[in-house]
Amino acid sequence: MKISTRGRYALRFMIDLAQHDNSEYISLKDISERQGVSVKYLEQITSLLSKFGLLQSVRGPQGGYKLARSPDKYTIGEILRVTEGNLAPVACLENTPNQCPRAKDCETLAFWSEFNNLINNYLDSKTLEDLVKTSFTQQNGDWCI
Amino acid sequence: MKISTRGRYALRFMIDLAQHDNSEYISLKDISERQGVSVKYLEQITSLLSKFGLLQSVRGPQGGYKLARSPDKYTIGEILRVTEGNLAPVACLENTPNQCPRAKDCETLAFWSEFNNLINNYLDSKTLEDLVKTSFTQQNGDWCI
DNA sequence: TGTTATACTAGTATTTAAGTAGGAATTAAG
DNA sequence: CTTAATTCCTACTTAAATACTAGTATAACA
Repeated sequence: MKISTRGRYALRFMIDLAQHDNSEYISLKDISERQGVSVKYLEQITSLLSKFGLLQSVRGPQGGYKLARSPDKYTIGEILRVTEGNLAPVACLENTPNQCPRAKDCETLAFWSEFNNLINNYLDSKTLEDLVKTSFTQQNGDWCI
Repeated sequence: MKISTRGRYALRFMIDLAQHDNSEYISLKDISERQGVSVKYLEQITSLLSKFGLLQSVRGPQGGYKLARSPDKYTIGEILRVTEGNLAPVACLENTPNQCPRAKDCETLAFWSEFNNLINNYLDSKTLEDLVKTSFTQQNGDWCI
């Protein structure tokens, strides 16, 4: 019941991009240094994020990544689903209609289903912008009201 | 981000015990047959549940397991925590105060913490009795109102 | 004392997580 | 046009966790 490093690093990567957005592309090298995650591992993560249209990229010198939309247009659920896969807490809820032969009489299905909704609704209610704002408030805590 | 078979089987085991409670001890053999899980694997799960005081057991003929309390006195969170370990979605929230060197400036910590609360509050708001009732309603759906 | 059950310890096969590594393709700058 | 910087793509590796199975010890009852 843990979010893996892929999902956590992806979130931090997206936040980093949002925070350093100045209309130029940002290289993995820069983000790798700031976040303490190897370029090679970040490559795998950005490859997923790019494939699903969450990032824009350019190769070569001065190349790198930038967000494909404004931060308020990404939900955290969307980012995590790309990197973590389906966020259902039990596999049988990943496909609808439910494929499990026990589904009809399963005493736990309704419970897991409600839990699944809770998780996904929460993660889709938060946007990337929410996290970027949080971090600003934290870092300047003694200056902000 | 998945609950493992240990946690899921533990829940089904506890529900089974609650449903077949007639003041006698119920053997793993019976539950194994009903739930389609091997006796040997159930042993591992019940060993955890016993160790943490969630079950009463007796060895020998007519031995087996029974619930240590009434179903409304178990939260689902409690049962899952025994079998799954800490239910925090990220490891850094397992210890308080937070041990992570990045914690002070972590942009995602507040978000994960809120998510952690959501998950644990939900799982602790549901009791074993809730699931037993659900299943009764389902199985007798055309009889119950 | 034999049978039925849990209790305990170990082992194993498979999958997943968390990366590393190497090179190909692309692009900008000199 | 060459070089360097960068992403893109595929494969490999290591460690840990998952999902079990197996064997033996211990307890209780008849």
